[in-house]
Amino acid sequence: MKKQISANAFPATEHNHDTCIADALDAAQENCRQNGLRFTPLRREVLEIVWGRHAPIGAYEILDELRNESRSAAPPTVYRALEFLVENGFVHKIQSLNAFVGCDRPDREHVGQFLICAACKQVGELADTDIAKLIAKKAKAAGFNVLHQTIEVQGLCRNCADAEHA
Amino acid sequence: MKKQISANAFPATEHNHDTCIADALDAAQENCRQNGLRFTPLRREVLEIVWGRHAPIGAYEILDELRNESRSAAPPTVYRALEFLVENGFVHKIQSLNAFVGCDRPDREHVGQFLICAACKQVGELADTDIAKLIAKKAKAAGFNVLHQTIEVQGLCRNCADAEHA
DNA sequence: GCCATATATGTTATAATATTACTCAATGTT
DNA sequence: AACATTGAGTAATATTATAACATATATGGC
Repeated sequence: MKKQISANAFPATEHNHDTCIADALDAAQENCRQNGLRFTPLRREVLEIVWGRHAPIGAYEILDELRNESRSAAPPTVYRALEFLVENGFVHKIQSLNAFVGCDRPDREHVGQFLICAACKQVGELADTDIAKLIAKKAKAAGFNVLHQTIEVQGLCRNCADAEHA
Repeated sequence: MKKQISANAFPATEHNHDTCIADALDAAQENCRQNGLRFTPLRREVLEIVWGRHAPIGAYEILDELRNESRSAAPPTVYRALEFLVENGFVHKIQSLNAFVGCDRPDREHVGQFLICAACKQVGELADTDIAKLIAKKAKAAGFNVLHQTIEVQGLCRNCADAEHA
């Protein structure tokens, strides 16, 4: 049975964190197996660290965690693993934060819109094709041919908005 | 008479570059006067350099140009001027490029969607409220309260797409 | 105009993010 | 087994951005 995608872009408050990491790793492993990609120990460790944070994490924080795991690591160690993970859709880079988050829909071509909570720093992901289509349409009308979209929305998630009014 | 905004997000091919810079500087000066902001020589010079490039320009490239103008300058010189210019809507930061572009609609709250040509590196700006509204609506439906949107679209502008097929 | 204050800029140093170049090891192909 | 390809280790460095503190310049109250 295929894993059900949560409709809630901010699932962190209600899910089992351990199984979510395990699920993401399993899904990545399976996806790599099917596509002939090498899910090496390093790539797995980096993906695990990214999911472990469950919020945007910087490359050098990942580096620190790798070193804590008593692995020899330098910046290229991290950036190369991240390059692989981003290229294959297991991780997204949040451009406005220079940081990385796990993605639980590792299909290569999906559009993603990121909801970045200014208070709790967590990131939710929409995969809304209406938004993607509208942007493509409007860009086309301006004579622009879209290859990729970077959509990052800053604001407050429900929990943090509620907390503010309390 | 108010300056007419071009409907073309990539006006660079058909406009008079000198007057476009002059217009932008005049508009910024006038906007600052009206809002009690200090349009200092440094800020003017940085804005002029940004517009002079008419494509995204990095902070350290601006720094080099400032130094060429025989002005004493260090990174904070540039970053502080950019902070002012971005805060007041005269310049936008393109997050996916760590670079800056001039904005000819210096109203503080406007939404902007950036069309970044992968070939010629120029950036066009849409100010499409339909896109902004749809994103706000979809985010709201996910329980997320939007404060700011970062929309950067990578692709090919008309000229470069035409050139490719030629 | 003069002073007090706030704002802007100069200057030095350093932090944070990312890449290059070169080496060696692992994997997979024939 | 020999070879080619891909991944990882390592050292150095490039690029982007900020902190901290000193000095200068503008602005409003008197």
